[in-house]
Amino acid sequence: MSDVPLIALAIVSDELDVPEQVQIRRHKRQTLLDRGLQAYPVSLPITVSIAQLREQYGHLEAEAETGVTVGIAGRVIFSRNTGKLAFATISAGSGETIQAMVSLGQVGEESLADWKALVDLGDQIFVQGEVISSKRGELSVFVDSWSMAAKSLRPLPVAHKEMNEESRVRQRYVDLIMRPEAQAMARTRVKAVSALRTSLSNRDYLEIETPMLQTQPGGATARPFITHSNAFGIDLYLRIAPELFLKRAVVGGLDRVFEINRNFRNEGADSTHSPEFAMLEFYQAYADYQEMATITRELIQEAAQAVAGSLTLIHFDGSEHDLSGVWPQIDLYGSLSQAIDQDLTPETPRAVLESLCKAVDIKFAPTWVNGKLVEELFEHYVIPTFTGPTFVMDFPVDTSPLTRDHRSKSGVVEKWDLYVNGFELATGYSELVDPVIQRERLVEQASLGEKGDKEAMPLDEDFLRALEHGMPPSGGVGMGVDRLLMALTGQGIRETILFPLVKPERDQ
RNA sequence: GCACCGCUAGCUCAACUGGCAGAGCAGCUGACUCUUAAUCAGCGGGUUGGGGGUUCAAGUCCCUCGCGGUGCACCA
Repeated sequence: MSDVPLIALAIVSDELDVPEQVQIRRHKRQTLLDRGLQAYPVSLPITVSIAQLREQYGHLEAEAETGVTVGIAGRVIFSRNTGKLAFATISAGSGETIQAMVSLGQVGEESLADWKALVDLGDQIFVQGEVISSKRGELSVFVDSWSMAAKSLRPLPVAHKEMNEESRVRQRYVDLIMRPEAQAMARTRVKAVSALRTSLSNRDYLEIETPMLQTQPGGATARPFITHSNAFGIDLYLRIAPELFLKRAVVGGLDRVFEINRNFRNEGADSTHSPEFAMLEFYQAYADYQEMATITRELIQEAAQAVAGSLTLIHFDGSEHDLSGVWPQIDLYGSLSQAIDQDLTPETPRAVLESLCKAVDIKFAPTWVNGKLVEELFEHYVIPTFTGPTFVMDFPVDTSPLTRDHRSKSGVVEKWDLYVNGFELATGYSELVDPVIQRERLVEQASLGEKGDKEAMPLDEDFLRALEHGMPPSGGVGMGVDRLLMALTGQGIRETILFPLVKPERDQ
């Protein structure tokens, strides 16, 4: 050690707080470089993917030889050796694997020794050799030569124990390596989102993009994230919904528009909520909420078909969920009245609502409007009774400021919520297009904001000006894309999002 | 935001009322030419989430901060 250069000493002291296994792997990397070999080559003579190999030679008899030489690359996920013959399971990541067999007779003493000394679990490796089947019938590449494709400096977790949820989410790359289901979710999500786009496109909808940075948040009741524009010298808001811009587009004659994009709401996270979440909103001129309910059901059914090939979904936990047919619609006030065996209407006095809430321990704030109390009661009494997908129809007017009054029932608006698996998957409306009434509602909301309701909408004069140009009668729907994935797979929202927001780790 | 529970080796987890910090996998050394979580022999690996306190003695008790989980609240 006395003639070790200063730089090497510096590295050694720098490694004092590095785990032993990482130090060892760093030294293996350095050994490769010292030998004039590459630890991270720029390209490799790959001839075929592991999936193609499986496809083509998957049914070889045990001990079969093909005489075909291939070059493949993948990650070593399992390795074992018997002295003069080494085996490694190489994974393409998406679940396909192939076995590499490195034998003394084929590669020679030095190459075999290097393999055993320098190849670790988790390394990306390239092997070239004949496609054969082992004595046990395992499809294998009988290696002529091998080289490092990318040296991994960190050990993989134990393959046969579940990583804890926090590690899976924080280090999704490891989760994707270890669990084919993690990759399957990413692929399922693409299929579902792609199905939504196709279904809407087939119905002559245009996909448009509206601002994520807004000078005032609107289109939903939620607290926004605030950011700042240096150039404009003003605060901007990350959008909480695209609604007000999509409606401007409809005013302008884009009769059928949709957007699939992220919304941001400055609120807590749990198994069904993420501060940033993907949302589909679509608007159709000359449609009402009933037509939108039909389209929404069809979109979900077409997405299920694209993802699962069936309208009967098998969830992650093995349970079956039938999405076929036409889904029931229940009336909010009617079903709640039935559930509590007492007639409830939009005219029911506040004192009655409050005592009903108190009776079942629903906490409420004095600032809450009557309709909100009714919705709370509904969630408590009726939602748990749902068995399949269910549309809840006709909500209180005071909780839906952007929705048109019901055409025949007083005190309620033409709004539905679609519940699947106990959570709200989508919501649809006959949109309020009367600019005078809209202004009254928004002024009322803005005054709530002045009274301290941080979720109330500020007055958007430009939106009102747009409506004053005449918006055709329209239906609108908002659907949580992450929640659609939850409904299709039975997984929690953080599993459907590849990289959900997590608080930073300390001491990093 | 509030309450409760948790944080120990690279990973998954043990460690009684405070009394020498351990196992499996992974790693290292050696053996083994058809293995499938290979096997056999041996060995190393820890600031017990951070900081402070009580105590002869703290993974364990107290305070505090961080992160996570669950429930509540808010929301889709």
